[in-house]
Amino acid sequence: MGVQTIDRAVAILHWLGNSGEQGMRLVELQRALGLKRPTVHRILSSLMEHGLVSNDSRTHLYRLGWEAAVLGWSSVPVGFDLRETAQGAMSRLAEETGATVVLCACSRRETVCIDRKAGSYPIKVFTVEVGTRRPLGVGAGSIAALAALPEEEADAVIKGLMEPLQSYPEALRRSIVPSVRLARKTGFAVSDGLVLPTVIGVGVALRDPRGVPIGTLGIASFKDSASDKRISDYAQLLLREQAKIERAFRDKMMARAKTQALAPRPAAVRHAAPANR
Amino acid sequence: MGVQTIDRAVAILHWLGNSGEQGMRLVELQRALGLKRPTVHRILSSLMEHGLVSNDSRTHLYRLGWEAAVLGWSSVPVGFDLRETAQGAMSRLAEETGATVVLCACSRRETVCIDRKAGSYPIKVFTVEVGTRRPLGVGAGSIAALAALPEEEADAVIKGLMEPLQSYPEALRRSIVPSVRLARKTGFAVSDGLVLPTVIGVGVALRDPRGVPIGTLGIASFKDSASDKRISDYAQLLLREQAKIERAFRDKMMARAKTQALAPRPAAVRHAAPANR
DNA sequence: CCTGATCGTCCATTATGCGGACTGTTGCTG
DNA sequence: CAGCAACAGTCCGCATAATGGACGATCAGG
Repeated sequence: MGVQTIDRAVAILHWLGNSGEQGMRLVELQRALGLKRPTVHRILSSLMEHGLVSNDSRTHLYRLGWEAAVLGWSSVPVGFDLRETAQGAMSRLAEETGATVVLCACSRRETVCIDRKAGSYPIKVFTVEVGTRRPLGVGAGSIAALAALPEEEADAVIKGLMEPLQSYPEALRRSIVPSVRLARKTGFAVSDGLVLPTVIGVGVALRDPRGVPIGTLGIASFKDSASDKRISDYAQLLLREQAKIERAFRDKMMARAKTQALAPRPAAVRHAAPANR
Repeated sequence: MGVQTIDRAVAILHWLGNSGEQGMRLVELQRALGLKRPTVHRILSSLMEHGLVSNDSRTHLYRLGWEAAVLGWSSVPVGFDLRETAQGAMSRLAEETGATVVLCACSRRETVCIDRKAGSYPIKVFTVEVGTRRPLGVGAGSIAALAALPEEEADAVIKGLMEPLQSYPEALRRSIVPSVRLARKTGFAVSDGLVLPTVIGVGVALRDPRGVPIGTLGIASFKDSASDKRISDYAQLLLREQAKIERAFRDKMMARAKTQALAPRPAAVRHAAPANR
């Protein structure tokens, strides 16, 4: 259906994003993708030529390259800048709770961690790095995102999720449906030790002006005797920030609609720019 | 040399980034790339499946998609977040000067506008949109970036630049070498009406801790009787912010070096993540 | 200095992507 | 509103571009 080479290249970019600063070796990628080594190597080389992938020549580790970031930045006006918009919220939450705040973007049937801020509390909970991809359903924010989908769509997604969730514990899988149901009522989700034992997560979905979940905001903290009490506090704070962020999106969209108004359909050749091949 | 399909896909992504919110039609892309329509269409479809490209079904305009932004965000820890780091600088400059502040990232032999802030001055100078790609040499910041390269390398780059600069005025091309020479002395560059008549730009390069230029910061304003005087004021402000930003990069790098220290070479299989294909 | 792991390259084979030709759609014009 | 022009999208036979088996290079550890 798609173009084979592009499918493979994108898969590589996803894996490399997921590996973050750590990076990945050629064989790891090879095994992850189930392709022959020369194939992976050739695609990597091509991506490197374009700067989308970089390679530490000492360790032979492959990572996402500078051009991946540039591409993202240059696409930001098209979507909205989730990362920038959530900056304030993340600082406030980290400050007020002392816990770890995590911002993820929804990417198809996965969430990708795109920012993280640690509060002052001495025990830091770093369950995910920036770049980490996890299937929907893993983590509190993820559950909240599912709950933000229209019920039918959510059911369909959950059904398709069972396979990628194979590598996660049975308990997590079984908890998804009830958790989502609960989250639909309360507006937030809780993950109590399901992803990592003794870690509690609370999360909300971030929706664009049409109501479609585009990201998640979550707080992760260590489980102790007082954590049950904290959950509802965290949830209140998250809901407050969720409202602020979603309002910011709405405002941005309004501002844009004004300038664009009835966008005329184009007709002729315009710019004469990129020096690209 | 590269993989044909990837080269083409990346070229498409660059063109679409360059077209910004406006977007591009299939035929435009076709002509820009010099490929047959079915080929462009097939690659676009594949990129759309991955969410890297979106298509307004009403107008048939193609734009960069949400996943392009996600990819960028998830790669940010690897490079540094130029956009976020420069936020403060941009606000201050827009505030203090009232003019338009432009932030670009260096992308091979081009610069890409990644952020823009308009000051309060009623005549807004919007020469570039976020996403716009221009060859190095076009714009003040661009000249400053060339000046930040080692002299030999700059010469080589400038030589290779003459072809992509074909579509720009003769005067601009002839001014590059002397402008760069001057910028090497003063630390900033000026573009007086070369890109767009009656628009003056002042710019500085933003260098990573190794001294390599990774971006540019510039101020664009309307040319009037007082603009000659303003240039040096703008330059001072830009140099101040340049220092702040580059210091921030150094600090981030130091902080990172501590946590990583002697990064051990990896050995075994690690995560079992992406649900990709 | 050998062993076992990985990285990178070559090149014959063939699957994969290419693009000419056709169909469907939209919007203008007489 | 028929007729035209310009564009979007699809099909399928052909040939080119990507594939992957095999080889050599490099490096860490014993």
